Amino acid sequence: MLKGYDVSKYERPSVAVDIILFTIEDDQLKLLLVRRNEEPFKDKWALPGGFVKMDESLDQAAIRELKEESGVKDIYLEQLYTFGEPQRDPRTRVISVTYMALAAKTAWRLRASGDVVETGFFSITDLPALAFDHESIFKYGLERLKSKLGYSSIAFGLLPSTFTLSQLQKIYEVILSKNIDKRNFRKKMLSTDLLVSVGEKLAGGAHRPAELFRFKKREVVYTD
Amino acid sequence: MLKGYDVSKYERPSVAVDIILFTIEDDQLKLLLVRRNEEPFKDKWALPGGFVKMDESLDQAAIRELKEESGVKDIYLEQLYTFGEPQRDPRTRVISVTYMALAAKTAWRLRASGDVVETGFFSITDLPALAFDHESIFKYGLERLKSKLGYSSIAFGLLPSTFTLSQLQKIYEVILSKNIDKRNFRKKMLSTDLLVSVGEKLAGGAHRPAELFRFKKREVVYTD
DNA sequence: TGAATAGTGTCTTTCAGACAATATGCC
DNA sequence: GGCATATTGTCTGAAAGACACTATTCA
Repeated sequence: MLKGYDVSKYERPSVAVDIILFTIEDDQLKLLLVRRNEEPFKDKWALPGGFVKMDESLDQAAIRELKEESGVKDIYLEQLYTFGEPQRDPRTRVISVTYMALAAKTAWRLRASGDVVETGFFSITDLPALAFDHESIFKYGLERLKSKLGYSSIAFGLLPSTFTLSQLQKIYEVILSKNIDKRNFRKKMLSTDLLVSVGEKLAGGAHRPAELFRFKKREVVYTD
Repeated sequence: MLKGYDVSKYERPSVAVDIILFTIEDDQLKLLLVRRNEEPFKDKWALPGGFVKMDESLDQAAIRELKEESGVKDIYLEQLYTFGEPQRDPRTRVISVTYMALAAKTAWRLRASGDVVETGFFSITDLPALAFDHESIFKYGLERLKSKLGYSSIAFGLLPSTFTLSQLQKIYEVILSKNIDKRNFRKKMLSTDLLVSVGEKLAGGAHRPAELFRFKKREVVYTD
């Protein structure tokens, strides 16, 4: 509820969005980071993000920041949590609305742009020290991802439009850091009615080719 | 990630907190509202809330606002979601970090204070028209509450420190809008190891008195 | 003793998890 | 034929859900 309000009367914090972008590559869960070239935390790695403009929504700000630092294709985007400790940024009061984004590795082509000189994907088991409170934000996002694997179809955001059941299972195994029984996994997945066979096989290996599936209703928030 | 930054360089939005405070009274789920006495939406009912001060955290802002409009005792508080559509407030850009609070009815003593002239609890089945996008915020909070009933001990936030199993069951029934089998409910609750008998009975009615329990680990975020 | 709520057990169905052998394509 | 991955079913234990009667207190 907003009480009597004079736009010029109060000091206001800055509002930023910061994004946890996860992808899967080489059977590992990876996180997109950018290297800062300004103080504070100059030369440190940080989450991609930036300030929210006055005429854009929070979701739009997150999408814009992702676009600036990567070639966006299909992406799943979900607001995570808002971090607002008064001292989390040493320069001034900055409140950060954080997002989790998921994408297949093929959907991305990194590009340095604007103030960012270097970007890269890092395995979550081997992250560098992060600027600000970005370590906390990452941990929060990872917990959310693990938790949502169990009761949602969020995992599909990490796969290309067609995929095999083995690829899908690998996503679960990597994120949850545990092995899953193949028969039980397939039984459960096929019983959900979320998958449709595309009637093709994925050939290529020196072994039996696997059936390709696609996800019935893909939760894509933004398509470029 | 914050790029090169000059505090005075950018226009900044205002940041507010708005709070969904639920309580149970007369076997109904009720919501705390305050009546606005300023434009816009003068005389309309709205969620309690206000602007975040520069030196307080978001949680602290939510607690402060609740204190201003009620006699706080024990309260459960959880951040919900951040609403930031550019036009959600007609005066200026306001980003609202929303919270859900739960409390037993006994924990509250409403008081008009500051800019608020009138406060009241409304049954969620009979809400007045709400100011701004507060209807959306309410719906979001209600869904979160319903969802968390199933896998967390959040319901205890709505009860006094000791309670009967029938009272606890009523909470579930009211929030989920459905009847629950008494035997199954008690079986499940007692199997969770969350409850401790306090060894007393609740007398008073013209019927068999019920055993009183307390919650083993109470999730209270703020105690006055 | 009647009214009102407290308290209690069994059966069935469903879901999760353990567990191993055969099928297919490529070289 | 050998290698590598794909594909498939049964059993068991746990949890959820359907279902009805007895117990206790007070007026």
